Amino acid sequence: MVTIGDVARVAGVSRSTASYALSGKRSISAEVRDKVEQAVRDLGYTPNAGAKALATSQTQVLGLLARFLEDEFAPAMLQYILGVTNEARARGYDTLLITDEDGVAALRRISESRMVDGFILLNVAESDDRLGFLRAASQPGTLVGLPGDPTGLDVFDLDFVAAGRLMVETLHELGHRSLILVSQPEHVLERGGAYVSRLANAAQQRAAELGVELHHHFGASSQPQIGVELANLLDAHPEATGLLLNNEAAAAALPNVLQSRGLASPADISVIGRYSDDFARTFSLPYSAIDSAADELGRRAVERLVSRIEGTVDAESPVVDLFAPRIDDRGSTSVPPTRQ
Amino acid sequence: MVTIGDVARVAGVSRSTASYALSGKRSISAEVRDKVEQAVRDLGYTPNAGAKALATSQTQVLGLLARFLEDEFAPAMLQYILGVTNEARARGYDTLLITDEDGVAALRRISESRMVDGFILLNVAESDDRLGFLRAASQPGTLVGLPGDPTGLDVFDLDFVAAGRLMVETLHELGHRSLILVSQPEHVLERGGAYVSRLANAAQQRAAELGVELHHHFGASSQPQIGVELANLLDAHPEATGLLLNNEAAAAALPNVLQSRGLASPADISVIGRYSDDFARTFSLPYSAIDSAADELGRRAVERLVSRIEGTVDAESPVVDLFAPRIDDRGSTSVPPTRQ
DNA sequence: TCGACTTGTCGAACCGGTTCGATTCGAACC
DNA sequence: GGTTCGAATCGAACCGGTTCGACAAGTCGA
Repeated sequence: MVTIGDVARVAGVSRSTASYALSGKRSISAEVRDKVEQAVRDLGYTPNAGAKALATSQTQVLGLLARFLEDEFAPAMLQYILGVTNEARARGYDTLLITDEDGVAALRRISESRMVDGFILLNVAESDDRLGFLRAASQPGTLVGLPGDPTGLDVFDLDFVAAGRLMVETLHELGHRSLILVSQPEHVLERGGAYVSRLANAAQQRAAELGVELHHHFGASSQPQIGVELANLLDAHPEATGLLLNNEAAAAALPNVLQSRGLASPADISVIGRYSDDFARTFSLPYSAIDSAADELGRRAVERLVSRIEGTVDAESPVVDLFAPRIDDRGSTSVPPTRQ
Repeated sequence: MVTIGDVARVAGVSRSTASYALSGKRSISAEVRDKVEQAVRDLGYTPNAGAKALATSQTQVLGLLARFLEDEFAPAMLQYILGVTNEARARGYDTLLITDEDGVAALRRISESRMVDGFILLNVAESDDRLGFLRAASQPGTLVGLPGDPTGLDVFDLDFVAAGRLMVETLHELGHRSLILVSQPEHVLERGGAYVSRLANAAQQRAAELGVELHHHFGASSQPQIGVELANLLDAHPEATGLLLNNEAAAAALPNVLQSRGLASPADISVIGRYSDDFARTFSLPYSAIDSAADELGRRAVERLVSRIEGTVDAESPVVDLFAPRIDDRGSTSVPPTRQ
């Protein structure tokens, strides 16, 4: 291992001088700086991360806590993870990926051993047991996903209330008066996935305001059940001309369901989904949808966290940043068909 | 921060005694050990990771290098990542997730700063520029994905040669004599994804041995192109009774292609895919397939890496472990239809 | 009863960085 | 010409662990 002592010796200066020459925290003559830098290059010196962490109490590592829940669409998680790691690197941080079953224990372990400078929590639930510890931790933390009580924490999430309203308004403007909304399974909600009901409630309220009929259904999250449920829903509500999908599995199943019933979108039925752009591309889903913006949320969360770590942000101003939904138009909406 | 000095003071012993009491590396009286352990509990002591790393030259962290390539099916990567992180935790290691564009630079940075005890490389290419550095690095490394020259490295991968043979043999035994094989796009191969050609070559060779006709095609990796290509292939080879898919996008597109042509599987055509179990479940793909066994490969890679780190494995015995393929039967194969 | 071992503990050094205070030197100021 | 100041550098201490060598006390056999 080449240490800063080696660099100092080769450059003919003391260790402290070498350190200052590299950090620039005290003025150093140009001559000495050059010699030190040359020595660094000649020896191939890289500072030892552990020693640096010990001396500075900074690790340049972020902890990324990912919760993987059963019945949740896992691939979407990858987008968040990539958004976080890429942005972290761009800002000079590496990412420790933590997937422990017991999130609180993991948080405690990582936090108290001072392995990271801050935390990003993914998949935050309505009532998340990790938040209590996080508020008291000595490192700052940022959430992706809005909990019931975000007090004192920075939060980034899609604005699901606005999303619910936007879906309904969009179809209402086109003239639709009867819609079906398919949500994630109810147990996702029970587990704390409040975004499901935030979207559904907002949609229902907006529908009521606009005089639109809205049939809400908690769909299964797996095939082939969800396909059957979709078919049943279409049977039960033949007057519905619009379908809103806050359920990835439903979106994936819909093409076959429509085809087997001889229905086309948007000619017979307008469809708006809520899933990631990436998901849509992978499965060529032809439905207009509100993008989950996973990578953008991860990006913003890191940006904010790093600001906190580096003290460039007022410590007493936690922020709840709800990303405004936008519909990626893939042509699956139109005026409702005229019926007899 | 509570340090081992605090523990020692509360327990009324020296720092070294406290350290030995906790590590057990020297004999310590039961009385003292109890006092130290009590102090640890009372104070809530957790060792500082940076200090420990500095003192022991061990970080208890593994570096996971993931390469994300364009046109590759990204969600599959998540399975590998989870396999690695979970197994790592089970063995007392955390995981640093590295997604840098420039893998070699990242490897150098992480390795030389001594942030990790070892590396897992995902998505290893036929000729992978990271391997040269890895062989010379001071930490051991393990590959998931077989490169052209695995000399000196531990490698874990699905046995794609056996997979190609197995696909052909399975349909041959059922009586099929004309097959179509759809691979990943050719540029995946050019980029170093040799597994594509390993499977294709093995399949072609085995087909020749068995007197089976095999039409090989490099398919697109995205919708809707791949759907069109599949339709064209079926047109071009009406005598083919079996379809082998080493291409996730093709598998995802096939149900619609078959349906729109009025074909059913396995009645009209037998299908065998090669994709992860998870992928199949998410999209309810009804085709028998060879599982990529991503989590199992990740698990084995970590197991091996940890053995190397902890010196429980002979340093001079790198191993190439090719996972034997197995077909998950979903009922999409049968005897070929009898034709006029 | 003495020497040899064993057991349990302590102090000091070390890992590789950063940072504080002190020192030297030359320039600027009055 | 003495004082003051800033620039440049060094040595020492520190971060929080681990580990080596020394040593005191107790055990055992001869």
